[in-house]
Amino acid sequence: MSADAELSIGEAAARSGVPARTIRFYEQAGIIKRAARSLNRYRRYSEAEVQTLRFVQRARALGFPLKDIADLLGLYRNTRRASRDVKKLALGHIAQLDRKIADLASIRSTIATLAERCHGNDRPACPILDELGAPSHH
Amino acid sequence: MSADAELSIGEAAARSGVPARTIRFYEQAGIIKRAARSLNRYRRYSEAEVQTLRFVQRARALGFPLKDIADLLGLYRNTRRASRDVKKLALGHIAQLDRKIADLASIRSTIATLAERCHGNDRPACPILDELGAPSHH
DNA sequence: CTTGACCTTCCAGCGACTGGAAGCTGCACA
DNA sequence: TGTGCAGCTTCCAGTCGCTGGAAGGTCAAG
Repeated sequence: MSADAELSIGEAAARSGVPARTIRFYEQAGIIKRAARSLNRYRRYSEAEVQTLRFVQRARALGFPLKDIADLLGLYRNTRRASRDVKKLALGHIAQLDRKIADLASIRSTIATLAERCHGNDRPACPILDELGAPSHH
Repeated sequence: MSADAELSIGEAAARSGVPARTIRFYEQAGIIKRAARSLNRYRRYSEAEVQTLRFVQRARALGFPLKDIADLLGLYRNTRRASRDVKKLALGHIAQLDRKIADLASIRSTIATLAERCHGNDRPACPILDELGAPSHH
C-alpha cells in the first residue's frame, strides 16, 4: 500500500519509457495530475504514477489521441465503468484508422501508377508532372 | 502569350480551388512567388499563376509535403529537367506512404483484436484496459 | 452616405511533442 | 571547500499545413 513518491522525473522516465520532457508536457496538458513536489520543487513520482505513464505510452503507441487517452484513463481508474464505453472509444478509433488507411492507400496507388509510367531517365518527359500540371482535365 | 495579371486573390481562389487564405500562406511559406500588386496593394494573379496553384493543390491532394512540392514546381518549370529526379521524389513519397500505412494497419489490427475480445456491455471487465494497464508484461 | 463584400496585415491555435536558453540543486571528487 | 557536471526547474520557439480571428483599408451598389 505504499503510495510513497520516491522517484525523480528522470527515474520515472527511465521506468516508464516516457521522456521526462514528455511527462512534463502531459502534466501541462492535463493528461496526468500535477506531480507532488519535494522541498527543492522537484517532481516526485510513485510506482502507481509510473504505471499511469506506461498506460499513456501504450495508448499513444496505439495511436489514440491524448483527448481519448484522458477518457481511457478515467475509465481505467473507474472500477464501476461499463466496458461498452471503452469499446466505443476503440471502435471510433478503428474507424478513424480505416479512413486514414484508405486515404493513404488511394494516394499510394495513384502515385504508383504515375511513377510506373515515368521513365525515370535523363529526359524531361514525365507523366507525373503532366498529371500535376494538367490544365483541369478532370 | 498574355502574362496579364487580371485576377484578384478571391478570383484566383475560385478558379484554382485553393482558398485565398491558403494562397497567402503559400506565398508566405515561399512555395509560390510573391504576387504582383495593383495600386491598392491587392494581389493580382495571371492564369499561369492559377495554373501553378492547381499544381500545388493536386500535389497536396497526393500527400506531397510542401517542401517536395517546391521541388516539384522547380522541376515542372525546368524544361531541361531529368524525369529521374521527379521519379525519385515520387518513389520516396511512396516509401513514406508504405511505412505509414503499415504502421496504421498494425495498430488497427492490434486494437481490433482487443476490441473483439471486449464484451462492450455494462460491466467493467475490459481486455483493452487490461492491455493498456498491464504492469509491463512483455 | 452607408452598407457589405472584398482585400490587407499580424497573431494565435490545432496535435503532440521536441529543442534550446537560463538558472537552480545535488552529488562526487580533489 | 571548491568545482564541475548531471539533473532539475521554467518559459519560449519550432515543427507541419493550414485556419480562424482581429483590426483596418478599398470598392461598388443602393
